[in-house]
Amino acid sequence: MTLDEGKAKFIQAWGTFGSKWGINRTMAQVHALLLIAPNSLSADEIMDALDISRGNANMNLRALIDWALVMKEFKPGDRKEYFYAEKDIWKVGTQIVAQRKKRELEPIREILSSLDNIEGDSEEVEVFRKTVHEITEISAATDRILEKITKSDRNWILSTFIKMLS
Amino acid sequence: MTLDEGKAKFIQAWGTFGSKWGINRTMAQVHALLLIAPNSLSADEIMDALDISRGNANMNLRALIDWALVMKEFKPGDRKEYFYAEKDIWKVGTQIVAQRKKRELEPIREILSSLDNIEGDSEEVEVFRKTVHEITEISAATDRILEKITKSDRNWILSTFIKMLS
DNA sequence: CTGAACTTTCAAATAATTTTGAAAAATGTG
DNA sequence: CACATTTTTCAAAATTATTTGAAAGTTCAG
Repeated sequence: MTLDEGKAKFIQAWGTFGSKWGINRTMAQVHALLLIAPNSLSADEIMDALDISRGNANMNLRALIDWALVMKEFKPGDRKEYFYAEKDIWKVGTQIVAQRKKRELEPIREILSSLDNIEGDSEEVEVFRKTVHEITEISAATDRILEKITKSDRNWILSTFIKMLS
Repeated sequence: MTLDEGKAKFIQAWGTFGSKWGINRTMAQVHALLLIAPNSLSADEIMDALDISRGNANMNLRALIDWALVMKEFKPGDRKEYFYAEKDIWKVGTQIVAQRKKRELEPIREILSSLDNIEGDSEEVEVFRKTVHEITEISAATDRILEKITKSDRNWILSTFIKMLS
């Protein structure tokens, strides 16, 4: 397989993968493109490579910067912005996990905790309370474990997981 | 808060949460409805409760059954099907994790492993290879750990996580 | 076997999301 | 400051995903 074929396949796959997990396909493709680029790219180069409009490129680059997965840099004597991705895949992973925990797990925990004052003692109320309570507990446990994972040193995590698996 | 308000809030929240994670909003809402229902519900009751069409209800119920999150039952002397959800939230969680691992993690691992035969030795090829290789390794580790978690006894997992957190 | 009750299917309609592209805003250079 | 370059914005258009509803299919009691 040639490099270009490989790149295309990778970008396509990353886009599909992202869209299955609630991430905009194009955003994931821009990310993929930058992940495998040996140097930073301008908005025009990204538009060209992925065949997308300027507005779309801009929007998704801003989103990636917001997720701290992409940074921008300026080159001396050039007014354009150049973009590059965090290349350390471990960091990429923990960054994504940390952001999604914050953006999607924490809000639902808020809502769940607002559901603990239902009045009544019918079977219906009991089932509701029990379900909400169990989800609350598992969410809290998940939150704590993700917090720990995203905050800890990678060697500690790896060795812990290796121990778990043996 | 009354039970009905709580239910509405829970169903709405579960739907939003699902849609952020690549799951159809209505499917998540049907699931939420069944999670907090004290007894099994017919398609008509679900259509009524969520104000959705018969086709939509049917489609999402089949999908939930496919995910093994919902089961159907027949009541004596009644030709209708009745649906009920797995109520054990731990099981629900591990079931979802296991299914998504299979449906979305494994396919990308397939594609990644098909990308290891890129020819050349330019810097570009090296960056590509390194990135793909790192993602491959982290995917493999994630796969193993999720496999372990979804297959193990919950007490073992809980005690392991408690140890991790202390 | 018949027909009522129920379930499934799927083309068309609707809704939600994403993308475009051109205008406006911002930026940096001389 | 003037102006050329670059970035941002956002309403409209295009695309994608979801939902509807009616027809077809299935099941089962009599």
